[in-house]
Amino acid sequence: MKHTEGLEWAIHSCSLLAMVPTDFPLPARLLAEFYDLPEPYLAKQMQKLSVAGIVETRRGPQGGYALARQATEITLLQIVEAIDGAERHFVCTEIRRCGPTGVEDRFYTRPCGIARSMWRAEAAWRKELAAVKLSDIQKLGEDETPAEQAAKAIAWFQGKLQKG
Amino acid sequence: MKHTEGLEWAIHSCSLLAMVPTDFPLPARLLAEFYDLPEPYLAKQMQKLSVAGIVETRRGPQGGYALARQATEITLLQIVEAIDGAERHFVCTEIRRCGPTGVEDRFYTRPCGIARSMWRAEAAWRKELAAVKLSDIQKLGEDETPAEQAAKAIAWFQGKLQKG
DNA sequence: GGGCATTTACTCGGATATGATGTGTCCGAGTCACGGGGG
DNA sequence: CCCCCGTGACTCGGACACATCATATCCGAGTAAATGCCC
Repeated sequence: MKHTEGLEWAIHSCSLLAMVPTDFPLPARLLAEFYDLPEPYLAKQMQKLSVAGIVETRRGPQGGYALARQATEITLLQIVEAIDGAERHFVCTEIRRCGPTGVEDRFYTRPCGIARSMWRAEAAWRKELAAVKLSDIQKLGEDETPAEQAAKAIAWFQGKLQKG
Repeated sequence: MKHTEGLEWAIHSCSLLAMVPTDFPLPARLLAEFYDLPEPYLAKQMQKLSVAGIVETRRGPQGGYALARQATEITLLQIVEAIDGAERHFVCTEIRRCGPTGVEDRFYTRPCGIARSMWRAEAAWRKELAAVKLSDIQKLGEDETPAEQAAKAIAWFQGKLQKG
């Protein structure tokens, strides 16, 4: 029970994409270099975000990734589910039906109480994540780091793109 | 991001242990046979519960596992953390400090906003699980299955133990 | 000089190895119950 | 007949293979820009 490490990278990358204009795509190569991450694996995470419709891709020179919609329209839950999957964490294999006390399937109309309890907790978790928008993440980031950091980051990307 | 399968077995086993008197230990062999599960692996889960202090063990003939305290004093969260671990699901490696915009460590006094958001969701999840007691699970189980099921299960265990 | 076809370089996307963790299994340590012998 | 000791069977506990998934990587498909050529 642990989130994949790529999830952290994906969220940070989305936060970076939210800083730059939508028509200013960032290639995976630069994102990886910015955070000092293995580039091909980060690209795989971005690919998942692309499949989920969170980011748009643009191929060829001056291409890269850009947010598919405004940062206010992207929730943390959407990013997490894009990377780690949207299926339930707790799977109920209905083992209560096995064993000497199991009865016919038609008697089990509702999921078992254990699964319901686990799923209720998951619902609370999802609700919290769905309440956080990417724009909120960005605002938190601005509060905790010097203000000129964002401008410095954008300048770094622009310099890298023009030089190449 | 998925719970281990052994978690389901552990919760169901605890629910079974809550049905029988505390001085009526159930061996892992019978628990596995009851649910038709691989016995050694279920034993590993029970071992984790034992380390966590949720169940007591009794060796030798007529031995087995029994709840270490009343079902009203055991929460679902305790069981889940005993099996899947109590550490946080989302780990923050502080990649914000890397890259060209990173500054000295002393400027980062608080965890980054991404980690805080993820952890807040986890806290909501834990809160829900902590609110569910093993006795609640048991009551849910009684509501959804015929009343005589519990008695049948206990009779099955008693028969198995006397026969052996 | 302007427009167009070609080339080129750069990007993403899926197929492919490797390592860690969950899954499944086995054998030894410990303990209680039973049975036999002695008092 | 009762008590004690030795034996045995049954239990848990930790050490040991295997499978699956996350991690890390590579090469081909696609595209926009730049270039050179023709008009």
